[in-house]
Amino acid sequence: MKEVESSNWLISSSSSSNELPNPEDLIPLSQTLITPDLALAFNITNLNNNNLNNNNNLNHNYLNSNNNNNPQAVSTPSSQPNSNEFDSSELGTGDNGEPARTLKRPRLVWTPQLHKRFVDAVAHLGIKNAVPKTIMQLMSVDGLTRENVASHLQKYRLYLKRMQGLSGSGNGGGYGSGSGGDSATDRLFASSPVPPHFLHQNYDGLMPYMPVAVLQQQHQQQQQQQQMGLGVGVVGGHGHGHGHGHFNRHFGSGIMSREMSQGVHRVGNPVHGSYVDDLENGKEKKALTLFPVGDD
DNA sequence: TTAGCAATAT
DNA sequence: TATATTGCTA
Repeated sequence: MKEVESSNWLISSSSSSNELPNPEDLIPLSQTLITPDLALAFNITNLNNNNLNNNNNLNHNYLNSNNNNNPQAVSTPSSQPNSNEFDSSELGTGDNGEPARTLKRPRLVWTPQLHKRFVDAVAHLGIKNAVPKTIMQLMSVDGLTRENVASHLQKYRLYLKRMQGLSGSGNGGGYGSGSGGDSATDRLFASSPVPPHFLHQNYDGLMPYMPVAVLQQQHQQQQQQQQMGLGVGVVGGHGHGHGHGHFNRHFGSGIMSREMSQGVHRVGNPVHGSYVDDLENGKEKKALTLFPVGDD
């Protein structure tokens, strides 16, 4: 019903093409994380595949309520860190008028796509500026909190440290590059190419950071090798078999990639956030996932 | 106030 | 196991 106004994904041609945008210039992607409850509220039953083509609507509708095109919407930690996303009144659980901040957010699932976005943000910011808050802002994923990012960043740094320690050069995103520990976490981290300069040099931001264009090339190369098979959205082990076979075809270059061939620059692809509730051992779990919307 | 880290909890 | 939270220091 609602047409997608892609204003969210438009960028007002600030930079011409390959040029590296300033973080300030970046218009956030409209990644949205929605709760199943919200989905219900919007009469959306099949988040998984039904709206593959239309979930922009969903996305947008949801965004309208809080984040239409304001990059800062998600980054107002001082005022209301997260009350905008998961509104208590919608969730019904604790709707006693208590502000949403007291409510528990569902765990965020760091899908390869989301992680990629994270890496892109970090790469773009440079090590020096890549602090949780900034990263969060640059990622501009609705519902993503500074804590989410901080926690992830913490692990990511450990991962990088390990990578530095044992390989030093042979990384670049291949699997199994690590020898000692290749947990699922490692594979997640490996699913996105680690910008080389992360591993070189010291961590003090001496290196400015590679132009994004270069990173993009790497991404494009490496994307091809390690796409599928990463269970986006399936939180438990019970495959809820989501129909997507090809979710992240385009998501690749993420934030920094602009559609240069068009007059309209769309930053990345709209990503549709979705919840998966998963029944595991009789325990209900809800987790937040991201489903990049491939449009092919 | 935020970052970063380790430990701990879920 | 992956992520969140906490407690602490800077």
